[in-house]
This record gives sequence, structure tokens and C-alpha cells, in this order.
Amino acid sequence: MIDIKLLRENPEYFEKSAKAKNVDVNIPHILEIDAEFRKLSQEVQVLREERNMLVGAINGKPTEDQIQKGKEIKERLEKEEHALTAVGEELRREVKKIPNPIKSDVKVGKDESENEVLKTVGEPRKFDFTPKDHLVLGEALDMIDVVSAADISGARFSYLKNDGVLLEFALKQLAFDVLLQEGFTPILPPVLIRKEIMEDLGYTAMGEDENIYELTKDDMYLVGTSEQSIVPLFKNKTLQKSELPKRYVGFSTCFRREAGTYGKDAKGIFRVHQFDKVEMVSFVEEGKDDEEHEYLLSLEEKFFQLLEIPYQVVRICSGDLGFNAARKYDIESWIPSQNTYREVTSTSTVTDFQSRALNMKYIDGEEKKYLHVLNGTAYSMNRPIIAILENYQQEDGSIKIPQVLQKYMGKDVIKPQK
RNA sequence: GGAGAGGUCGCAUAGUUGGUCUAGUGCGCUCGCUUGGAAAGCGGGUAUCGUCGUGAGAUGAUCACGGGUUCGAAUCCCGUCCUCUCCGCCA
Repeated sequence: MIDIKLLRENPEYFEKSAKAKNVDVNIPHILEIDAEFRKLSQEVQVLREERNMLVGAINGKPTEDQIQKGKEIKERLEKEEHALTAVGEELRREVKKIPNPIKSDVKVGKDESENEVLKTVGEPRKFDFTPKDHLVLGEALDMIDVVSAADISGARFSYLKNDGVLLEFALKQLAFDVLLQEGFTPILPPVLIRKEIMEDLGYTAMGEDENIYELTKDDMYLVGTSEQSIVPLFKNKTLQKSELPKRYVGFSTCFRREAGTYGKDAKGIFRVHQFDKVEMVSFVEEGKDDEEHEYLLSLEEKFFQLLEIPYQVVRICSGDLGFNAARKYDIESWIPSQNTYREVTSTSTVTDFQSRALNMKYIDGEEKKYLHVLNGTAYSMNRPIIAILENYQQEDGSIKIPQVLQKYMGKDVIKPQK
């Protein structure tokens, strides 16, 4: 959530930024609620002060007079306190609907069509045959089975088999090897989290909860990314500045309902309800998040350079940005069958937006400040697999294994099973 | 799933027949005295969030969280969450 003090000082800033994200918020109304809240709060404080003074004057048994006076105060106080609680809740609810403002270098645009391509790395391979798509390749090689999965679980699920599994494990291990070398702390987080946590993280404000699997019996959500359970690690904690930056590499299964995407990417495993992902999460001090964002982006680029797959870096425009992100970069890798670049990983800075709601701080000298939080994908396990299958396919339907993965898989080519 | 115990100011603890608890004590941390320097000792300090105020400051809330009883709640009542012990089940 945003800082209400900043909102009072500069409401236009938040209003403009919300509009840039296509989020409807009534800032003047929120300021009215805030004024009402502060007025009530003051009245309540005065009454409590009166009560405290009265009670403080009582030594032993109170007189009839004092009891009468106390009852009177209590009655007035009860009414005011109830009003205060109601207004306070409304205020917090409304403030939580204000999105994290965008960074100044983020382009104001209406939707994904206005995202900016910052750079393109690598040359798409020229095929002297017609490249097949990942599903055709994966089925022929007995790596991917979506037909059985549809029967057992429904659309947008898959079985990964044989070399598909080995490929996932290889990618996971490569990502961990690189990130451990960089000093990241490995972590395996829970994939079920409390609803309040998801709210505090800012994943439910814009109706994104439509995309979250919910366990109503237990009032829990399945995470859509492990960042959702890694970030709250420091809920209600205060770190020392010397501990920062803190960097984690997590691995977990991720769950997404993908509501409203029925026509999109229906084929194969590009858009599925369940996939595994290696995720990076950074906690840094105020003022260091831009630098950290570039660092995470550089690592994401490195992961595709290691695979030697052409990619481009995209800066997401305001209208395509999530509620809690101040800036987001996507890496899109070349997908031959679609003759275009498609999103494979992304990294965001959420600044202090989640820290404020979760009360995550660090001590800087005398001052306590909110942690700045960033996240980024190392590898998700479906899309990079697609990219490898398609970019490394041979005319006979076999797949050359990227050099860097060969030692993890113990072979250099995936051939059709006999 | 069943039975029981418990959640107090960084840590450990005291406090449950409601008022002197603006929460005691120990440890830790910190400042000072002492010392050639240090240790020990002695003395002081040591939470967070908010409101009002230019300021010094005043004031409110917080004893897991939320409600309730009362003139008054750490203390009594109800609900929720969490932890621990025992039993059952189990990868």
C-alpha cells in the first residue's frame, strides 16, 4: 500500500499514476474519508483523555458521582469509537485500492501494444525446413502429454515426461548454480498462503484474485509465484542495514487460473494452470532498487545468453503494469513457430509498496525505513522449455541440447523414443 | 481428528480474587563514573504506531488479534490465529 502522508501532500501524483495504470480511484473521496477519520480520531482522543483523568483520580472505591460521570463519557465514547473504527476500516480499504505509482522512466501507455522494446540480442535462426511448434515436437519425443492431462485435470494442464523432466531439472540446476555463485540464498517456500498476505502483497486489489486458486475450506490461496510466499518472510521484522541486500532464489510450483484467456495460447504448455519456476527475490535499502532492478534484469539476460536463445528486453508501459509494480521488464524469447518474440521471464520492482502493508523495515542509523522489494524470474519451466525445443529442433525432429545443459542431462541430443 | 497448557516492552521472565501496572526483574544494548587501558563495580538510558503543535512538548493506542463486560481490563467473558505437550492418523 502507498503512504497516506504522501497522498495528502501530493494527491495529483497518485491520481495521475493511477490513471496511467488504468485504475479507477476516487482520490478526492479518499482524502475526505481521511479528513473525517482524523476529526473523529481527535474527538475520541479527547474523550479518552477525559476518561483516563477521571479514572486516574479514583483511589479505591469510586463515588456515585464519579460513576455517573464515567458512564456518561463511556456512552459518548462508544458511539464515537464505533464511527472511528468504521471510517478507519473504510480508509484503509480505499487506500489499498491505490496502485503503486510508476517510475519516471516508465512510458505512459494504454496497453501492451505500447510496451517498449529496449534491445534485441541474438539472431533468430534461419531454418532450411519448416520449424514445428513445441507441442508437435514434444509429443513426438514423448516429452509432453496434454491429452491425458485434459482427461485427468482439464484444459491447460500437462504431463511432462522423459527428457522433458530431465530438461526441467537441468534448467533448475543451472539457475541454482548461477545464483548460488552470485550469493543468493536458496529457499523452498510454501505454496499455500493466507488470504490477508495476498492482499497485503497487492495481488487482489484490481480483481486479479480472479486468477488465484482459492481454498475456501481453509481460507487460503495457492501462490501464482513463489515471490508471494518469499517476500512475507520478513513480515513485522526489522533488519539491520548491514544485512542488505538480501537475495533469495526460490523454487516452487505456481498456480494460475488464467481466467478470461480462453482463446489465447490454447495450444501446448505456453499458458498453463500449473508450472514450476525458479524465482529471484531481493530486499534492498531505499534508493537502491533501480540498481538492483538492472542487476536482476542482467541475470535474466544471462540465463538466455547461456542457452544461446535470441531474446529481446521489453519495458512494460503503465497500462500493462500490475497493481503493485513500479516498473517491469520482460524478456521475450524468439519462438520460431510463431515467428515472433514471446514473454519468458519478467522482473519487477515493487519499491516499498508491499513492505508498508507487511511492516517490513530496516534500521538505517537512527531511522527505520521500509525495505524495497524486487522479484524476477530465473527460469519458469514451461516457456524456456518451449524456446529450447523450438530453437534447437533439427529437421528429423530431434532436439540438440544447449551446450550449457548437456552436463546436467548427460547427453547432447534428444531423439525420438523407439 | 481428540485431550490439555500457553501467547507480556530485543531475549528470558513477574504479574490472572479488575484500580498503586504511565507493566517489575534479569540478560542484552547504550551513555557516564571509575581505570594507564580493560574487566568488574556503580549510576543513567533503553518499544512501536498515530493525532495536535513551527517548536519545546502534549496526548492517544498497543501485554497475539478482534469483540464484549465495567466508572476502570495485561488481569473477567466470547471468537479467531499461533505455539507447545500427549493420543490418533500419516509421506
